[in-house]
This record gives sequence, C-alpha cells and structure tokens, in this order.
Amino acid sequence: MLTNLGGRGAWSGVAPSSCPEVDLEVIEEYLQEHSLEVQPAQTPASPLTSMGQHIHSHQGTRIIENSWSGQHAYEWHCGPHSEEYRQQPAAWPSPHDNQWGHIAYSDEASGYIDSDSQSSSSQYQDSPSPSSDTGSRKDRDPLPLAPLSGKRKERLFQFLFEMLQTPSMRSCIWWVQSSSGTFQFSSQNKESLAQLWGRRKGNRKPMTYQKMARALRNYSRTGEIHKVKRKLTYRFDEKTLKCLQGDSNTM
DNA sequence: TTAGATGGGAGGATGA
DNA sequence: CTCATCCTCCCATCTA
Repeated sequence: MLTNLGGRGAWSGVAPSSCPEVDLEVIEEYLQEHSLEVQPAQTPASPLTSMGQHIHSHQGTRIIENSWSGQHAYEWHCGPHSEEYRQQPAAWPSPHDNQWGHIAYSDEASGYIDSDSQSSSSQYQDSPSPSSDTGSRKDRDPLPLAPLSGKRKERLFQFLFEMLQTPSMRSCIWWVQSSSGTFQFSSQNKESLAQLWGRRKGNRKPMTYQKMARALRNYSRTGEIHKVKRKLTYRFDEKTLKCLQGDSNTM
C-alpha cells in the first residue's frame, strides 16, 4: 500500500551528506507564506498562488490542496472513529509532490541510501516486518491516537511524519528504516526542525530539540512513538505509522 | 566533558 | 466552568 516509505530501501542511517545544513531561510520563507493559512478562515487572498496549494502531483494521480495547514491539515484522524473522517480530502502531502517549489529535490533522483546505517545498527533487527503482530488490532485499538471527534490541531508526530515525507527536510530528519517507521534526527539540524515545529505551533518561545524530544517521549506512554536505543532515533508505532500512511496515501 | 536521553512536574492552550 | 488532552517549559540526573 505504501509506495513512498518503502521506496527508499531499507536503511538510511545518516543524513544525506550532500546537504549538511538546512535551508532555514527557505523554510522560513515558506513558513511565512503559509503562516496565514493556519488561521481558521481560509485566507481569501491569493487562493492559488504559491507552492502550498493546489499542487498537481508529478505522478499524475493526486492533487494536493494546500497540503500544509489549510482547511484540513488539522483534521488528521485515526483509529476506531475514523469513519467519520473518511470523507476528508487528502490533507497530507504526497511524498513526491514537491511543495517546496524551488528546493527541488527529487525523491528518486537523490536516492540516497546511507552507508553508515549498518555500522551502528546493532539492535536494529527490531522489525523489518512491522505487521508481524499488529495486523489485526483494528477493531479495538488501545491507542488513543485520535480519540476526539472534532478538529484537532496538528500533532507533533504528524508534523514529523510530514517532514519525513518532505525531501527538502532530509537534512533534518530522515527515515532510518521506513518500513518499520524508524526515523532519525540530524544532530546538526535537529534544532532547526524543532524551531520549525515551534513556529508551526505558533509558540511564543522558540522550540528546542530538548523540548520537542520531551514531547516525543510522552508519546511512548501513549504508544504512538517509541524511542529506539540509538541516538536521535525514534520509531513510529506500527499503528501510528499505518494511520499516517493511510492518511497521506489513501485518499 | 559533552551530547543526548530520561523522567518528574507545573502550567498553558484548546476543545468537549 | 470544569475537565481532559497535548503539549511546553524547566529541571535534575543518568549514560555512552
């Protein structure tokens, strides 16, 4: 079902070496352009202008509308209640549509696979087959992934997933093993990513990786994300991953 | 020594 | 207004 996550192969343990630093300026520029969209009303100004909106996928299959934080970006849902949300249009960016415009960064072209990954992946036999024990907890799910029924704000793990699908963010965060939902932050750019998250949330004070990681750790209580015994590495719960994938792919 | 991990706990923002 | 959720923020401590 997922073409995006698995597409990159198994292990990519280190940041793409070609891109040591984040293009924060570009990101900020992007965020500024889209900060308006976080507002409840769909900003009437320039409905079809820049990159975030109405992107026609290169694959020719999908049309993403306002993939970042438009009308539906906060309506991610998962779990037993998801029926209510089936009718939601796609709110998540396809991994292939390049919403960052000028930061063109072809998923296929770059095709980076990190070599270092194996070197330090001692305990990483964890789960090449993420569906080994989960395939069937679908009726009754203990995970409170989205217990609420109304619109919710975007959550951190959604944001991270989105960043993982964004080619231009690969210098900040990348899949270590996409099939199992394992991802890693760049030690260099993790703060940038955290700042991005903070801006996305509209925090007054700048977000730091420390604080973001604290929130990430809270996810291990709810079972949405687990810490992996490796620096800066976390893993989406299988259920969470499926929901995220389903939400971004299947609509 | 340092970077990162861990966890406690108070508190804020928001939605139901 | 109350309550629950989801962080945010700060801190101390541990570990590789």
